Amino acid sequence: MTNIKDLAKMAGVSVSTVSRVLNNYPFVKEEKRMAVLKAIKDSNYQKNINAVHLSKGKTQMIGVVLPFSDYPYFALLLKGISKQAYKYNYKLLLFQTDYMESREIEALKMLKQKQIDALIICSRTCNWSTIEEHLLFGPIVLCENVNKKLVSTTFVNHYKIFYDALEYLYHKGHQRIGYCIGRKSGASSVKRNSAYRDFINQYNLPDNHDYIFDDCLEIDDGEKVVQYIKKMDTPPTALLVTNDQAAAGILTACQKAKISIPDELAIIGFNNEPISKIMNITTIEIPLEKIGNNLFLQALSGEISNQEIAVNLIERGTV
Amino acid sequence: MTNIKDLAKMAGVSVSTVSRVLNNYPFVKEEKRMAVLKAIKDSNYQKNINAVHLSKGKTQMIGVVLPFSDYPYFALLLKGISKQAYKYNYKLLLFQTDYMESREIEALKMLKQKQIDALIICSRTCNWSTIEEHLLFGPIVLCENVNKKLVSTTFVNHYKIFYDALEYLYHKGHQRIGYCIGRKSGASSVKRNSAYRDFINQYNLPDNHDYIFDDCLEIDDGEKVVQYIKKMDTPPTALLVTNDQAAAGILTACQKAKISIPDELAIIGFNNEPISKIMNITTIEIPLEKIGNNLFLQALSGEISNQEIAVNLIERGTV
DNA sequence: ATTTGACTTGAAACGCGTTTCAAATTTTAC
DNA sequence: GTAAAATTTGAAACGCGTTTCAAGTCAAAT
Repeated sequence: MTNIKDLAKMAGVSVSTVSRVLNNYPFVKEEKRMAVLKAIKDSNYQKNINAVHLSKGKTQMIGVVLPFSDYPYFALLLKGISKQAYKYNYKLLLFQTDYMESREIEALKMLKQKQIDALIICSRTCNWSTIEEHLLFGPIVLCENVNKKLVSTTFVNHYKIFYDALEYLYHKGHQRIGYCIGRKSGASSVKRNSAYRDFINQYNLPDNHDYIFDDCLEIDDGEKVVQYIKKMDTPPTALLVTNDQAAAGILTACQKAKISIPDELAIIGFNNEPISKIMNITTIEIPLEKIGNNLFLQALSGEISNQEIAVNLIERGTV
Repeated sequence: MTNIKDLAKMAGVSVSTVSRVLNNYPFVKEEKRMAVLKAIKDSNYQKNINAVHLSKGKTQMIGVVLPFSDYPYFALLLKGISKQAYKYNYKLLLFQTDYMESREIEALKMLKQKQIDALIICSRTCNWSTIEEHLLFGPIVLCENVNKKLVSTTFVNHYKIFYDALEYLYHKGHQRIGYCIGRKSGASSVKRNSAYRDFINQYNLPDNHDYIFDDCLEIDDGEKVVQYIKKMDTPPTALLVTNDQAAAGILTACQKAKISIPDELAIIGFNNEPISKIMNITTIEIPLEKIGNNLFLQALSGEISNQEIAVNLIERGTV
């Protein structure tokens, strides 16, 4: 493999001059530039990018941590991140964690080792102090509202959104409202839980633990929720569901179980995933692609900012 | 930042010894090993991975080229690749191309520049000679059946699968069979087209171009297919659909349009995507995760092999 | 004619871990 | 007790592009 030294020899110049030509710096005599260009062509030269990375201390790579790349929520987020990455000529290093903390830590380690210039964590599993320890080594961007000034974040206000959705259902006449969440310990689940708690206190509604379904994340999970509801004496009349794919699962299971939607059970999903449109599911649109865009830009700039993104209720046929 | 040289000084040994300790080589006296370990701890040392990459000429990264990460087909493929990558301690560099050739070429360039050790192309856009030119620089693995001995491939036999599916429908009594494809020029579309052509010739069926729908890739695309079918005098009685999400779109549009499934229109999807299960869509399962696994393993090994993967008809409610 | 500023160029240092090779030291083996 | 084998260790070369700094050239300005 030819390297820059060989080129220099071939072109009869110094390596610095070759480097200048390679990087389009001004102040190189046209005739030498030509000689270098010729050498590059003749030798089919190709930069060893690892040498560039070492030399510059930057890699033009940004890490993306997400639990699953095959969930619409994360896929859309990733899409937004990807688009910006492409625009700014950055590459993405993907860390699919399955919510395993060890893998998240591995990603943080890559930051420490300078393999990536910044890290975007779409869904955090490790604790805050672990993040904090790694802030020294490069920008870390989160997709949640942490009340720290040390990291950039782009987030939606899960508490308020959930509370508003509950009120919306309440004003539509629902008194028995249940909800589904994914991981009980997930950041957004915690917020949603406390919104629910405050809501039922505020409106003096019974605190029925049976109305809370967790581990409801995938399309398949709808079935068991509906099975459960069918057996209840006083089932909820409305359900806020983790995301649209789970809502789609529930909707389908209801159709099979002859539960009429929205008459017997109203459903609101989240994210405005593609499936919600064709299944006509009322949903709260979280502009994930936009959030993805934002996350990337924050990672790139390195300046700390915290941006809340507004959401949008899309009224369709399930309420 | 401490480097290996500093460590050597701190521990009173040579850099080689430090390197040996760092990489767990044998033949280091316990007492020196301890000294180095202490230095590492004291200095909070972290390897500069870019130096490792430069030195080794390997990066433990494998590139993955795919058009969209938010389509179930590619998301599942990616999942399979990710799992193996994690297992073998490789990182994935993601190239989301939107089917733009230039981005695919960029990925190939990364191989040339040694930024990645191998490249997996899930759906190729560039022509064969471009691939060929880059084979010098590292393994390239494809997810299609090319008849060249120079690259590894894992693929399904789209021609045969499609032909078999057409025969299956024919034996169920369908004579007017249509189909949907995604990109007309896509590798699998070409195979499917020719299977269809051969099928109608074999069975002496009319060659009705109206029965072929292209650009049918997403869930949303179902609507326009159904609109079109509704206007036809002799609509197809069965449809082979690009993938399950598109099939789901068609199914839903049919429900709205009061077209009874499968009585008026039989539908077979592809891939056994999660949505097909809950919507009870008959589908041809392509074991994408398994294919993803395979692709990674081939990329890793560097040995050339070509593996055909069997598919599986899952009979559900739409035929 | 001399100063000034703009333009060119190359040597050398920098980023840093890996690996080879030769030499030194210790252990086993006979 | 000595030869052979095994274990330890460090110097130096290697991978390679970037960047700084000092020096040199040339044209324009005074």
